[in-house]
Amino acid sequence: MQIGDASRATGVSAKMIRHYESIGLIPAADRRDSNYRDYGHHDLHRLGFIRRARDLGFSIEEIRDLLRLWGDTQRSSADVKALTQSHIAELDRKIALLGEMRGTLASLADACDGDHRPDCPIIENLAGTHSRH
Amino acid sequence: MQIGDASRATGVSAKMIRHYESIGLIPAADRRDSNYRDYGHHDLHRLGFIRRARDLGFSIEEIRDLLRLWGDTQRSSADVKALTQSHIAELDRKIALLGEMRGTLASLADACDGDHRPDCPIIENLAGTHSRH
DNA sequence: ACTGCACCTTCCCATCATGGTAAGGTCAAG
DNA sequence: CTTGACCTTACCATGATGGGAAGGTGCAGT
Repeated sequence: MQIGDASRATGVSAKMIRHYESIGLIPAADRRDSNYRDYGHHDLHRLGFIRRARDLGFSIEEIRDLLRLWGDTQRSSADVKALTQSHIAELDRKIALLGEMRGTLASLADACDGDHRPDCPIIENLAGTHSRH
Repeated sequence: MQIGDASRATGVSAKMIRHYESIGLIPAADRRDSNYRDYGHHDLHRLGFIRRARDLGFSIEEIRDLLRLWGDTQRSSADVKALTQSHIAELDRKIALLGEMRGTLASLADACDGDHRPDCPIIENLAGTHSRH
């Protein structure tokens, strides 16, 4: 199975598959006589794991840890859970930050008439010239 | 006023001030005989505007538009409001995406015992080996 | 056999916003 | 007249991804 097929089968672009190999996230693929990379089920399974982890927002380095835990039959589920919870906390921080921005913008937009006149609390806020009323 | 002072006064790093100049977000600063950049209050005002816009999550290109609108006395508040609302919508998309990840991870983490045993629904989900039950 | 096309290879560059570092110039205070 | 804090430019790095060039491979149709 060549790289394009592996890409279609897993939803990971060929570009990224080569990249993951180059950073050691997946082992160097077998090569055919043509020098084309050759993939089997085991590789697809690993790539699928990576894609699902990416979809859940894990970083490459977190995925490196998850892959290590996946392959470690001795590991406790507590290890996986801890990594996951730290990632959840990271998502919560990002969500809170974006939510704060969103709230500020929404109230500014709400106070803005949005008509043909130039007066605009949004611009005034950014300019730092708004009164604190 | 040299760049370090402008940086401390506005909360924009000297590095970024030079960068903003290089991409044309702010005009090329005046230079002293020493070739040091020299800033006045007009510059500080503009940098403050940029920093506040960045804090609200606007991209550099959005800020470029906002600055143009700021300087345009003819513009209607509707133009500013439209740009802001499109940014709010972008934030909403990001928040929704992160929230979805968060939800999935939370339910997986919830189903994971987190004890010394290796069985772990989180890893099983990533591996694609979990039953759909 | 030849042609065309779809695929593969490596290598370099771009994104976005930001920071680091190196090598060197400027300036004020001690 | 040195020391230290500041400035200058130039280059490289991040994280995850895509784009493109230049060239090799493989298969199907004529």
